[in-house]
Amino acid sequence: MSASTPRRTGTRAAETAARKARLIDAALGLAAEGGYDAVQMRDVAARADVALGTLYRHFSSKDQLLLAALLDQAATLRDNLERRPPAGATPAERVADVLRRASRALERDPRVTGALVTALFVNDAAAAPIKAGVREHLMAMLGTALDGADVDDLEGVVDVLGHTWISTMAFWSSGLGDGVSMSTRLERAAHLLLD
Amino acid sequence: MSASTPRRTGTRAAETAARKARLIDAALGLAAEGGYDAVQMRDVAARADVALGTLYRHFSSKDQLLLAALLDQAATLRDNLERRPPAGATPAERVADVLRRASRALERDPRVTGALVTALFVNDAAAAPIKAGVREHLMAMLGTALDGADVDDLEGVVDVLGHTWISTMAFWSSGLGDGVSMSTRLERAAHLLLD
DNA sequence: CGCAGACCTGCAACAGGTTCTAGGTCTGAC
DNA sequence: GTCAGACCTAGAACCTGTTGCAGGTCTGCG
Repeated sequence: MSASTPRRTGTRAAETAARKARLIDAALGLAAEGGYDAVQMRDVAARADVALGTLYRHFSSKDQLLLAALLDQAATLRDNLERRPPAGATPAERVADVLRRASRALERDPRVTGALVTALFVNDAAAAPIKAGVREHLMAMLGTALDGADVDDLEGVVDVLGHTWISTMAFWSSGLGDGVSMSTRLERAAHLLLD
Repeated sequence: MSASTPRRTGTRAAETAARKARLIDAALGLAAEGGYDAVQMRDVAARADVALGTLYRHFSSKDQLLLAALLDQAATLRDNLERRPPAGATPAERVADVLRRASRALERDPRVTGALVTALFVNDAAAAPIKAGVREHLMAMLGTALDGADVDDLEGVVDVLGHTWISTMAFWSSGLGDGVSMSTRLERAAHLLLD
């Protein structure tokens, strides 16, 4: 993909990529305004100045669209954590730091979080790969924070923490969080597993 | 509600209750055949020999219907556990027993489980009470099994186990279980938290 | 009796996710 | 130059959850 000079940037491929980004932006914008239900495919397409058919060319369903947005966010979060690693002397503290930073981002905008988490739990075989990708990001973040912990079953701890994290998000965004911040709840879990 | 003798059983009230039960049965039957998508409201109504409007009189949405079915199943499971308490000398073993018995029931019919779990994670404020009820059942089962455990934060352990359980079900029914049985995975979690 | 209210049926209609069709433009290969 | 294929638009059409309406039946109460 380099032999023939691809002319200049801003050609076809770049335009399509831009369109795709616009679509995700539009979806996030609508989600911010009214949550999952407000993300209507016709509106997403209109807001991104794209035909409905084109939206479906890029994302095979509403949930795939939201999952793509979620994957983006997870990847961004992971990048941030790599750029500025979690602080804390002990593994438990570093895990708490990761969870605190993540929760802050998520709680900032409950509607968006709710929409994305809803998509994460949708019943659709085609969504499995993206779900796996999201989980992979979360696990990697926890794994980094736990680096050097002296537990027998590191993988098991990451697994349990990951499940607790995800399920906590789901219940929290359903309004079943009992008002407790996600990070508080999750730090307790980390404490139980690591001390 | 007792002054005037209510005539004999089998009157109006009993009929409506029977109709409601038929509706849940129909939903479970369709779910067994094709999962969440196969549970179509018109079909549920037809299979239960009931008008569509009547279905909506009893269950305000498809997800409420499936959640009612889920609540039933959870209550049944809990009853069974009370009738025949979890076996095991240590709390960890009893928890493992609970999870094993529950998982056996769930894995017997993946399509049904998938449909019910999907409903559990749906984005709908009206569903919150039933979700809370389901969680309450799960927590109670774990609490019973953990009776007498000597951990500092019993409530915290139950919370983490509950989240792990629910999230494991969700991923498992999306086909992301990596082929490992749910109970295996969950027993490891219990081990980590209790030993 | 006669009426209100609860519950049921059958069916039309609406809403939003998804699919399909018909037709445009651009790009790279022969 | 021209043909195939990728990608886009506009819009109709379809499917299924959900709502609304116009009646029916039964029950309890005055």
